[in-house]
Amino acid sequence: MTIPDVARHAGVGQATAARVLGGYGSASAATRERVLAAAAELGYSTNAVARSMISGRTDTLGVVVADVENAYFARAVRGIADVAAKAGLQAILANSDEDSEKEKAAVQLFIERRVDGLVVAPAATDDAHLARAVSAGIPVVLLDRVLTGAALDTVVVDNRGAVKAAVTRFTEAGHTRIAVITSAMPGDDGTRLAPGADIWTTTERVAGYRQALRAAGIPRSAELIRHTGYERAWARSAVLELMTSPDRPTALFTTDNVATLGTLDALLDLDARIPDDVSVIGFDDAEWTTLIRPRLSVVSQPVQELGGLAADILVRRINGAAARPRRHTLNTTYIARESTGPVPARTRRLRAPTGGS
Amino acid sequence: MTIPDVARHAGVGQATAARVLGGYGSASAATRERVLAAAAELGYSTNAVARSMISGRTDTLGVVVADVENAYFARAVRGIADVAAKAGLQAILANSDEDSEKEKAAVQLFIERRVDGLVVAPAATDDAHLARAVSAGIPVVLLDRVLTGAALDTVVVDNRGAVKAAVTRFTEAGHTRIAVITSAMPGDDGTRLAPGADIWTTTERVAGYRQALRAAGIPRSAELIRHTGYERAWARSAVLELMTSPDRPTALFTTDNVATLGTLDALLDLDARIPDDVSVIGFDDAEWTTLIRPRLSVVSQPVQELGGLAADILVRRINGAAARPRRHTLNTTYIARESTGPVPARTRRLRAPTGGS
DNA sequence: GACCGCGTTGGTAACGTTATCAATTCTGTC
DNA sequence: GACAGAATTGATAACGTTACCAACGCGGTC
Repeated sequence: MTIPDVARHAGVGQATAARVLGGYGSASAATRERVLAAAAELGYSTNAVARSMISGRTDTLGVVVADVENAYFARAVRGIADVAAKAGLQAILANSDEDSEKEKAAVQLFIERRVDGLVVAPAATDDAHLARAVSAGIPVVLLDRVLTGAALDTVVVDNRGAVKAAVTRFTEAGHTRIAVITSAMPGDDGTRLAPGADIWTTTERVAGYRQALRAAGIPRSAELIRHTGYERAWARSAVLELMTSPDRPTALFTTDNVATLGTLDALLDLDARIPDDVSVIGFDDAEWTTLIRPRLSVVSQPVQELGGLAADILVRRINGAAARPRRHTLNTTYIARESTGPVPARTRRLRAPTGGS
Repeated sequence: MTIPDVARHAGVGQATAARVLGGYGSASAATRERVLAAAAELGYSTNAVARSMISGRTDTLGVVVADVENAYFARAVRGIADVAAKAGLQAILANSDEDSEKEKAAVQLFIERRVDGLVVAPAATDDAHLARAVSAGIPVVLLDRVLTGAALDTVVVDNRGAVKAAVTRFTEAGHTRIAVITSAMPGDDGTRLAPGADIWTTTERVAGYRQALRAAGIPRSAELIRHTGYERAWARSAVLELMTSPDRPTALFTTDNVATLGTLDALLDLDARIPDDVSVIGFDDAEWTTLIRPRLSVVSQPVQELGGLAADILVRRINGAAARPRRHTLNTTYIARESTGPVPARTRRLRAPTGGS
């Protein structure tokens, strides 16, 4: 069923039917009604593809995140989709799994699809693929992560400052053996960052941690920084190892949800008491953080707003806003709960870890 | 940059350039190279909109779920997106928030966009909008919920059987006061199902609960069935009320993640001991169920597989499979952990609930 | 009564690709 | 060297919409 069909059935010209059905131009009330009736009778539905063909707009947004299954990205996607929907746009989703090749392929596909805008949480460290999108007239907004050197709108959180402030709470409580557990891809030795996997977020958070230590005059110790990779079990074994080492930490900072989960798994396995044996602070609040005892203290980020803002900027750009791209930094909140405490008076012996996961 | 541009620049005819760039028909190695070089030089990228225009395929799948932020749907969406990507399709996302009007609007939009297939977790109880999609040549697969009367492929889990089996564990342990907490929309009195909000999943799960009770010869009691609505806080207050009532239940079954969260909130507030004061079983395993003590026993569903299967069926249908639509029922697994126990010898007095959430 | 202006109408040309089909060139064989 | 058959090539017609522009009718004005 096409416009010519409807026009014929309504006894009007194609152009007239097109105007009524497309909601543009003028038409008398009588013809409008006749066309609408004919359309209803024939079960006509606009072909958005043909419309996009000539209008140049597809009313879609491309969204590239690491993994929707991750609660963080799920919330961000929800924020994007809500704002987009309000502007009449729909979101097309792609998961990169932190693989820059997958990300590039997805972006290329989005360019070919002629999406009106692109939200990307970049895993890649270069921006050639994004520059291509921009030069194809597709505005791009970076989410969650800065890409140094790229002149793109970016929506992030003050990771460094947030972590510095949180870790400073540890140092002020007297802690000196403070470890960080992060989920960046592990390198060959299992603790270093793999080449090309230096996600901005992680780098910043670790930098914040270092700043806090420096400010407190605590010497840095490489073994207290654990890059475990994106699996809960890996974070668990890293913490298991860390907590059974001779000079174990008295405070743990986890930089993301996966790392937090694995860390708590390990502490539970070791029967470590929080905060009596170790204090813990996590990054990003999750639905279960108030469900465990003690409740977990966390750095909370406005994730949905982050996504919403990204979509909002995109909508503005699509509508022609030509301001210079800039970085938008949203504030985090430290939520003090029950997982932090003073340095333990003496090091209690922990239960030997069992093998299972 | 269009095919004519590339053709001109390469010194070949449009059709030849089109064949090379579109990857169909034949072309000599020499011309292929020349065209590809010209395309690269001009920065040509296929216009998928124009391609869809004539091919009739958009290589997209429409996905309508209640809320991606909900871990259940996030996992399902991930499953769909993965299988779709493998078949060269991308997923367009829409959240219905269990609002049938939103769902219908999204489906209409998807029809206009000419998506190649549609995955819907229906909130609506009629299927007129879905029938419209089907008659427009778009195959539809129902996810998570059956729509009685609709001749559509459906991918679900044996909710009734799973709940019956789980609740039977309660009855076999001697429990007779067993409550169900569900997230269906509350009616006027706060406990009844609102008209039009009878989500199949909920209905089935409650039916499974009833069957288990009947099989055990336990008389049904309306006050033990709580429909709380889609907010954690509502489930919490329902359980607070339930557990402070004179003849409180000794076992709780929660039918979804939100209800489980709210239920545990309430039990924690009341300082109720699990399973000494109450036994608890939840539906759908979440990442935190092994993080709480006692660990939560749950009915686990293969959510990602559910989504993957839905996408798989769709891909098959898109490629012309014409089999009669049927229902695919996947198996659940009961994971026994530590939140269930025998009926308490005596009813311990619980702490009075505080006001806060 | 002729003329102007405005709301309405319809024909037709885009948009950028794939599909069709005829024309051309190449390859191998007798 | 001629010929059949296959491979390659290019002109042109779709696809279904919106954009453009000319033509029409109607009321009001001089």
